[in-house]
Amino acid sequence: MNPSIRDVAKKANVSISTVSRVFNNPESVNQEMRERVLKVIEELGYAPNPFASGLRDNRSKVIVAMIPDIENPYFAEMLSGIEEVALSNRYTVMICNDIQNEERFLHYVKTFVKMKVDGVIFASTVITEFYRKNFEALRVPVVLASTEGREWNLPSVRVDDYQASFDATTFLIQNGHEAIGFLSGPEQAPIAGRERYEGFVAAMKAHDLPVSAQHVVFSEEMSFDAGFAAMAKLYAKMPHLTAVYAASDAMAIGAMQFLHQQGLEVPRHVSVMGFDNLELSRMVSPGLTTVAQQITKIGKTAAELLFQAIENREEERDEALESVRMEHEIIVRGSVRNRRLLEE
Amino acid sequence: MNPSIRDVAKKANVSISTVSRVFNNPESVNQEMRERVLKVIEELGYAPNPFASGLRDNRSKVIVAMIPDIENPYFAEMLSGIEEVALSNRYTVMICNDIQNEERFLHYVKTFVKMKVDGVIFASTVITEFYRKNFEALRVPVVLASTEGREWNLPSVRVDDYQASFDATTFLIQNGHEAIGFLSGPEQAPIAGRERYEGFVAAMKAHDLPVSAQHVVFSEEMSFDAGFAAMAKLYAKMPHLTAVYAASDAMAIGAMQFLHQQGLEVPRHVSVMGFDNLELSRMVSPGLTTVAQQITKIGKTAAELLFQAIENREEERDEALESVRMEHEIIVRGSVRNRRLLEE
DNA sequence: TTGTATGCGTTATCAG
DNA sequence: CTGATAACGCATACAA
Repeated sequence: MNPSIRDVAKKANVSISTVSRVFNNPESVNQEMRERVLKVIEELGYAPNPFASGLRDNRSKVIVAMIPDIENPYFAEMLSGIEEVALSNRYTVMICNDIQNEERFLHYVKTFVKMKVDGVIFASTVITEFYRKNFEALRVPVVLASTEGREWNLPSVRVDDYQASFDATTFLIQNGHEAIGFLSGPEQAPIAGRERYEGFVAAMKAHDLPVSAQHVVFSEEMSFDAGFAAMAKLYAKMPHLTAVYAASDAMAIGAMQFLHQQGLEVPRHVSVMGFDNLELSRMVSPGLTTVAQQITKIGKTAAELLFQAIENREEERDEALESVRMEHEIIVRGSVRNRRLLEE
Repeated sequence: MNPSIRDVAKKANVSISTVSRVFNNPESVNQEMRERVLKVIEELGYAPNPFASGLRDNRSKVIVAMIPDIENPYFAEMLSGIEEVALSNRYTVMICNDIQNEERFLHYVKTFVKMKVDGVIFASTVITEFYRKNFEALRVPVVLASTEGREWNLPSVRVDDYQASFDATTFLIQNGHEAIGFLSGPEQAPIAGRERYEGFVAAMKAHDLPVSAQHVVFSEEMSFDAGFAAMAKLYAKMPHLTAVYAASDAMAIGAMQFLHQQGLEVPRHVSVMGFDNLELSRMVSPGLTTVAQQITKIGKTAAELLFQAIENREEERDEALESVRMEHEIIVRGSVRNRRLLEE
């Protein structure tokens, strides 16, 4: 059996309240006594029993990361960032995977309510009434990562997808491309869908290039397979295209696969640009030129924001948190050809 | 505030012990009463407070999955399997990532001891005295996944890496390859290192093919970059090779990248074979021929074994668990050329 | 079969 | 500054 606060108290010849204070409010204890207690704590390897603390003050020192797909490296990376910050705050991170699956999500939320988790980071998924309702049931602070919740006043951490998409498209244009196709995410998704789409369109227009429904294929998914299929459709509409920009790396790589199967070389015949800068994007040949998000840092920042909110709530302050915009960056690899240089 | 067992008791006009029994031992309670209580439970949305239960009987209903790298799709997949089984047993899974990092690992173990987690699944990492000591400190059942602990009598779930490697090599040989190089994992690692290496050597010998130190490069890591570097070394030793077999898909893809940069085409000039069947391996061009482990199923099986052990322990039985061997399978994609067919 | 009473380990309140 | 004690919610030994 682990030593309890009573064991410590007995051995140090003090009351249990003193031991408790040494833990929770050390300055309020006379130095000599404090040292004596600390020594015994050390000797016995005492640590407060979290069940007892939890029972007392209804806090678990656990936060939850809610993500769509742990097998997707994007979220794995984000988790690393979250974990790092949580660890240094002496919190534990629980993962709620596959949040698109409502039944599963509900089951988890129930567990979390019971566990009295102290906060939630919710990633990359469009906030519907369903999710909002469940956030409410949890009655804890929520921070969004790579998604948007202005409508409900939820703080978020994400890049400016519109601007990033604008920059990516501009990069292609600056490399001499004019017939550029876009493989978009779902039309309804505000971030990975609409914002990136609008950034693309705006950049084309800003450079007086034609852009129409012909230039775009929307997909429900943003996966490798979806990219492959979307590229097939796009190619049918735009056989003359010289560049494709995809709203995710996975899609871009799917598109590359399709082009490859058509006997088209990247970047000789068609240039390809992605979005995300997954680990994966440097493993393909040629390396994928893409827009980098600082994913780990998004995770870290979201966690920091969350702890701020948790603290605010503990001190019964009621400051709303600011949302944060992260930087983005274009990573140049080999998949985009500069048509302004030596035309072959 | 959430309803407590007392609220239910009052509203149903029974004692709290009856309510408790309805939860923990329903048959021991008179049907009529049970129904009355259940109805109130429903109405109030009552659920036992896990802190209180935990405090009482020192169990958390949490298991831990200890893995080296959550960003590696292999473990992400395994986690899915573990989670599924845990969920259906009304357990929660906590993830302990980056277990190679001893400091971090220790921090986690401390947390887990305090949390009184009920069991551990430990994946893919060589069991050193350090880990074993910490398992002991946790004093809960441990099941190994994709690693080996016969020495300490720990049950494990994994494929027969020796046989799988033998089969992979044989596949290359049957496709007419003779000058085959092997990119191995760490020489010290019993599974991904030694067993796969020995399987390779045995297959070569079984087919009367020459095999020596010249045919093999060992790497500390089994990553993309390690594969790239190892391939460079191997190619320097064996410029005439017609096939490479790598101990992991990531290495195989790194090797493909190197070959590509040398102007060598896969599989025209060199055939490549991997191990793991990551999602990734079908995204590269050509698709990687590889050895598939049923990773999700390994996770599931490990979790099932663990719950069996937890149950045994609760009932104070002391049956040792059997280890389990999983099937493997060769997945044929485009990266291996059959030299027995039309020689170009 | 049901109810009563106790203790799990902690923290906070209050009295000294 | 320190100590005694109540309360958190539950499960069980024991009594009825």
